[in-house]
Amino acid sequence: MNTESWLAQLQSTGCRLTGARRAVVEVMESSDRALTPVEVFDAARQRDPRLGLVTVYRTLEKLEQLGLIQRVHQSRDCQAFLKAGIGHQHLLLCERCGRAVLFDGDDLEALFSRVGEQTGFAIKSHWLQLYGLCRECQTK
Amino acid sequence: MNTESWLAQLQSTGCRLTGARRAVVEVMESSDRALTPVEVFDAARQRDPRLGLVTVYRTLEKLEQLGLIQRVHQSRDCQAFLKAGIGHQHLLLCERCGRAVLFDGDDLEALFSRVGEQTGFAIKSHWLQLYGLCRECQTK
DNA sequence: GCCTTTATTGAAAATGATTTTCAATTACAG
DNA sequence: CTGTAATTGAAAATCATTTTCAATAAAGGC
Repeated sequence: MNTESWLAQLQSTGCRLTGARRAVVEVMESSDRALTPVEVFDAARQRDPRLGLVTVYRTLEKLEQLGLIQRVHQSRDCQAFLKAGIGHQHLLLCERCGRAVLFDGDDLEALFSRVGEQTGFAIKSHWLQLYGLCRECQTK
Repeated sequence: MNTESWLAQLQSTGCRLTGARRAVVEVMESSDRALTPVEVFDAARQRDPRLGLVTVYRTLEKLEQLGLIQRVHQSRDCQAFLKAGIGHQHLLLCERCGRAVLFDGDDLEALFSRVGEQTGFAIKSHWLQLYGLCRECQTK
């Protein structure tokens, strides 16, 4: 049970072990699908019926800070828009000034077919963004 | 003025040309940064002060359908969580059943350095996700 | 140009997700 | 066991997005 190791990590950063945290950790640690806070809430409440949604938010935040869970991108969530380029291109964004530059990702095809073979998935689409500092912002 | 071409594309799909749409198109077409709906609203209102936020949402939706604008991922937005893997890994998600599989992206380093050289950016981080159908879901 | 039709609009209300507030509870150090 | 500070859930507040609806205005036919 990896759950214990997650709880130990929480504890080692000064957190107390509570039933609520245990329930959220058990749900996240055992899921192989991305879950929204409400989905976590519904699942975790079967273990601890007194659990509140607010605690789910707070616990997910802690688990993310510890690197035990990660955010998953689902296109409809993203509410920032930029003009599109010609053809399929990817984005490179400056973390400081927000400038966006497009680049092509021709060399990704090899990666996709390798991953497809290794996993048995039929790969349909992808999402790639790079983040960094543009030339101007590097010198400031 | 590429704006006219965007407006022509809107019109060719049966849309009427209005001041509100013109204002939103001008803002989006001329920005090299990703903008949230409220940011678009603030900027476009300087051209058409009667513009409503609802119309911004509706126009962005149309522009996205036409492929004239694209969504930009900013990590804070994403509200679906998954347990993290060991080390830096990337995600492959089944579009049908939601299953998530991790894969390593060792071969991405070459791409990053090429893009860094071409653009002058110092690349700090990246976000890559693949989407497809897992073996089971392909046969259903 | 002038109707007429119908898409489009903005305001307001409704919805939904997330955050804040706060008093009661509870983990755990001593 | 006890004291105390972290944690909790409920309720309220906030914020983003969607829906509703009556008024407006674009564009096609005359």
